[in-house]
Amino acid sequence: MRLTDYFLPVLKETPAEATIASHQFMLRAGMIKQDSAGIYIWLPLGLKVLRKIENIVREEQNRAGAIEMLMPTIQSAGHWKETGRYDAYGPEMLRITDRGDRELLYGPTNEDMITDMFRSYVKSYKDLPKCLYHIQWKFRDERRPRFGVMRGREFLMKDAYTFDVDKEAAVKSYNRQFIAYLNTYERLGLKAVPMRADTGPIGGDLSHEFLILADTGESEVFCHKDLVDMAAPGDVSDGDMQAVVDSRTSLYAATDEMHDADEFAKVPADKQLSARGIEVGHIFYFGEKYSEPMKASVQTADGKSANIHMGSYGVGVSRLVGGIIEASHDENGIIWPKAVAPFDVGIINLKSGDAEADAACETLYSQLKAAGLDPLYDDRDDRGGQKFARMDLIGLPYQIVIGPRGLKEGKYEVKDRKTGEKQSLTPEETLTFITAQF
RNA sequence: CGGGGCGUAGCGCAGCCUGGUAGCGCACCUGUUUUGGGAACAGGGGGUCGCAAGUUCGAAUCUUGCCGCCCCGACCA
Repeated sequence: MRLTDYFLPVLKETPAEATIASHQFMLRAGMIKQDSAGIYIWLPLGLKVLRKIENIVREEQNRAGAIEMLMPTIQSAGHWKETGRYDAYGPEMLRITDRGDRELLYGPTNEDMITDMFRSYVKSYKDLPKCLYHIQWKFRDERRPRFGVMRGREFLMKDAYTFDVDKEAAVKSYNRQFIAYLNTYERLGLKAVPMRADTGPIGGDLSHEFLILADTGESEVFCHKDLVDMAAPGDVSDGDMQAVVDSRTSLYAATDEMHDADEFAKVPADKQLSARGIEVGHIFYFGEKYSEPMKASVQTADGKSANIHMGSYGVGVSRLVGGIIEASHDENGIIWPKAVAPFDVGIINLKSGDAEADAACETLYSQLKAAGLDPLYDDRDDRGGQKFARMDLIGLPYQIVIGPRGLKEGKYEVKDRKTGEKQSLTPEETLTFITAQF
């Protein structure tokens, strides 16, 4: 993409409403614009990142055997009345009526709807287990939306639902999602730690939150240091799943609300880690909580009827955009992990209009695209300093600086955004180096 | 929802106390000189001062009501 063709409204100054790094940088880098409290317009650069994260989440769900579908944002109150949640959910649920005064709501989650859908088709244990998911916008009328996309009222969530014949099978489904989450966060360049969690209004007796460590996190967390550095498990056979899950859950990890100081004290002192965390995922096994009131059951092999055992599994996709920035930035701007960067590499033309500089940039730009990369070419007629500052702000993993000074030597400057390391390379070396990074 | 704060140009702010018809920096447009880490000079465009009532000869400024937004706390992806 040529910058002169793109829509990238960057701000030099930080809007007063933003108080944390991710919110400030998302506004300044032209990723989002607030429309009203907790509701944001996703501008082109922000949407690119959102989509990349969404796709990684999707790929890992698919890899774990989950099947994608799509449920609507607007739901009928009927299913919620059936489970009793229409009253239980409270003012966080946005309730609306249609022209016929029928009660509708903007979905804050989808257990009720999917249970209704599932029960109407599935009648036999032979059709289980199943895991269905969708990635859809949610609305929760938060008391206090804040921190940009970290706690919006409208947000994009991946929510998966598992259906099993009994608890033993449901725990397997739970473990499979647990492992998928570890793999997902690793691909996003994040260190996420699973922590035993309260089940809250969704209900159930087995639940974990996944938190990434960041100073600005809303939760205080206590955990065994080894959890932070564990590599993601990758593909795990059915037989090994429980061991992988146990390897995490056997180490101490809790948010402040579940924290047990006495248990934490048993962790070796040099392994005790207390920090701030951002919740980026939450998984639940809740058994028959919805299948019971909604009579979602199957016939078992012995001809009896059994309520389906269910679980639900959420990832805050839009929150992750902010979460990744919180975990990866410096004073100059965002530092995107390669997997989610809006563009792979930036080309800075230090002298737009200069025939030689233009030609060199154009050639490299074409070559990078031909190599399958997604470069952003700053072809604007701005001064160098401005281009450097803007490129640092939007945080592409690599910057290639091309200007008269380097061209005299036949060299480009290649900068690693994360380390700040600069190297002087020939055009051929530049192409080889950059393509080797992806 | 309790407590606090704020609404003046796209962004950051001053002006309000003590009423006289709106200003600064950045951004934007034109020109000139510039160009390797957010250039300089000159000229220029852009505002029903959140909305509505009221007080007054006169309201950004005083009064009342409403709306919106942010921050701190209790809850959530």
